[in-house]
Amino acid sequence: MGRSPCCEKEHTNKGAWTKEEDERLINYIKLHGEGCWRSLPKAAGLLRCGKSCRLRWINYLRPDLKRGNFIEEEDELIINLHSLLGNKWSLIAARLPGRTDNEIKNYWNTHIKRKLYSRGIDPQTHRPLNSVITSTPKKRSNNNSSSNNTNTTSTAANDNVVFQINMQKTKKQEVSELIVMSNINNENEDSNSSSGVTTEEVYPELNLELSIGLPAQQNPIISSSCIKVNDESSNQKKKTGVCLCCNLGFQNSQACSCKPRAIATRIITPQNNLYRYYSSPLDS
DNA sequence: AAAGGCACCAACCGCACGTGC
DNA sequence: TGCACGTGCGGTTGGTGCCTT
Repeated sequence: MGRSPCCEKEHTNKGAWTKEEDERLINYIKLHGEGCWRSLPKAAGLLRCGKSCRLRWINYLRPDLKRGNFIEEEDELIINLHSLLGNKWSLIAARLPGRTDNEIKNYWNTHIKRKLYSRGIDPQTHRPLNSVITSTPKKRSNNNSSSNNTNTTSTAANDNVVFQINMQKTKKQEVSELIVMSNINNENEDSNSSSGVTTEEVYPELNLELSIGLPAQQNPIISSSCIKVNDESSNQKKKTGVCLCCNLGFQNSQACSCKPRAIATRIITPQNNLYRYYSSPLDS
């Protein structure tokens, strides 16, 4: 049995929103706040489905939205974040205050893609276009035959160890993948002196330039829950798993799985001008 | 001036995830 | 454990305005 539709399609308006509808929605949210989108249209007297109301609010009516053109710094930040996160528009939007995922997605498809092409960079892989053509793909089982993957120039994409983000993965898996990426980088830094192999050599497409637009983290939060995700083997437990989401400034975003409980329960003690973070019982 | 092409962007759609029961 | 529901996300579509011919 399929899911019930989110609304009665026969009795809902579609298409562009009128000024009156906007005002109704704004007034209702001002009075009652966001939430329970399904019941909102009826309560607000709107002939729209809840999803439509949510989208209209988030993408257009929210008061904290920044309108207007993207500036050069935002362009570069989007490009860098996309190289790290792929088409995770909501994650990228979380790093750009006042911008929505939809706005960034549209901007990417209309402006940045072209910009990267003009620079000779493949926007999907962030590698030079000629390397997309010349690189010899390693054979790799392609479990993800999802039609969502619209990348037809897939040679470099298949090679891309880092950003072959399976659309079926859960958010936690994705976050843990990001953390693994982070640790690959850290471990390579540790072992580079002995092996002489750099991260860039092992993962040429790995762009972990984490300095991009990072917020100043005075007390970097080491997420215990992220450590749990990260540490498959017990001997790694002594390693500090730095939550990449927190490092990227996503600690307030949904992507950060360590967000609420970790902050609420963590005990912080200054020691040698450093802070130690203790796992809460919930984390174990 | 009209027609066609193109770019832009708001909105829609389907699916996946998280949560409560 | 499984189901239903609410919500969020990413891909796609369609309307509109501008530009070119």
